Amino acid sequence: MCNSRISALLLAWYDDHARTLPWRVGPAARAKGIRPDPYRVWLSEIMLQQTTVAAVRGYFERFTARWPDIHALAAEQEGEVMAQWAGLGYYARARNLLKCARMVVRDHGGRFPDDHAALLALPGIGPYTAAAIAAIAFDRPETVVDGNVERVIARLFDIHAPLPGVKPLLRERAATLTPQQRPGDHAQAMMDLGATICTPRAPACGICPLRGPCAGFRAGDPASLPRRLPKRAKPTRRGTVYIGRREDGAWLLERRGENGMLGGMLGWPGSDWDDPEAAGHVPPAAAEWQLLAEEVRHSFTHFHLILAVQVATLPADARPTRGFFVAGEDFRPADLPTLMRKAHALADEKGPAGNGGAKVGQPETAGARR
DNA sequence: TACTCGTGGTG
DNA sequence: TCACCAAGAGT
Repeated sequence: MCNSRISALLLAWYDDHARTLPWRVGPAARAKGIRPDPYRVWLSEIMLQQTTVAAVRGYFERFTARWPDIHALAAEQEGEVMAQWAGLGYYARARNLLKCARMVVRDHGGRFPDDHAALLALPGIGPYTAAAIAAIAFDRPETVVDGNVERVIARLFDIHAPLPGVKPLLRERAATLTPQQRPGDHAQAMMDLGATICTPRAPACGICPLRGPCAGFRAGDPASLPRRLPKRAKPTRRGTVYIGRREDGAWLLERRGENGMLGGMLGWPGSDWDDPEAAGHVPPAAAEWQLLAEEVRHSFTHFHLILAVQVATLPADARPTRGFFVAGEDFRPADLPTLMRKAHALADEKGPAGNGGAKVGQPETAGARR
């Protein structure tokens, strides 16, 4: 079967089965000439980097409600953008999002460039996102290759060589499928197929529109593709955070540096996470710190973290060596990344400021909290 | 090139 | 329970 036939099968399937997504102009509307807003396409693609549709949906709705266009976003303060991004992860995306918005306003008159090279020059936009915006928003015949497409192609052509080395070959094969007509719908169809039919664990080959030409299906074990090189085991790191609350209810927080984990986000002052014993750190203010019996457990992409939590009530005249106070009524846990949110939840429940009221030196329960 | 960078769902 | 994985980019 020739590749134009494969694309035709895919587009026919997409016409009937395209998912309704807040940032998407569906195939019927697209056929009437309605084009998606490049701003919304860009925003969705940044949010969707390594992130599921389910996780993105709410964030996308809140962002577009608050910042309906690129000018509104470009004019916003960085701290507000970071707070709205909190919980979505990969926080460099949020910092680059704002940089990109300001660059588009300053250098492109508030309009996204419509070609791959110019898009690639913008912060936070890499090869995938540049191709996706060019294809979806501007109908450029770009080949869009994400994790879904790599999986679909590896199965369709029964390619057994492992990722990541086989990426160039997968891209080459994907390019042979890219049509001159409806390249944006084709790209979205490939990704929808990968997300709903050609799934990682248990692909629904029985209802797949590409079952006929699929070499992987014919070979008998499409679920085993694509192959991957084995990954390194995750180490476990330890650290300590200090959750201090002043007598007037204000919380002691700090803005984390732009480099490193949770860069640019609000968090509780604490130790580095490198040292196995979390030794050699000092509290951010003088007080009677109380070590909670429970710990926070959290898993990142490349390591596990066990976080000890120290809590204290700080005097009204406290002079912390790090961070700043945020008034109780201004503090929103939702502005924190998930790890710091977990630590706050534990302190609020078990610490002196919460109604749990664990006694100093008499931890309530052993064990850890996830 | 290979490593860093979050989070939540899934089997 | 836990490894795997997701519409990757930056360095």
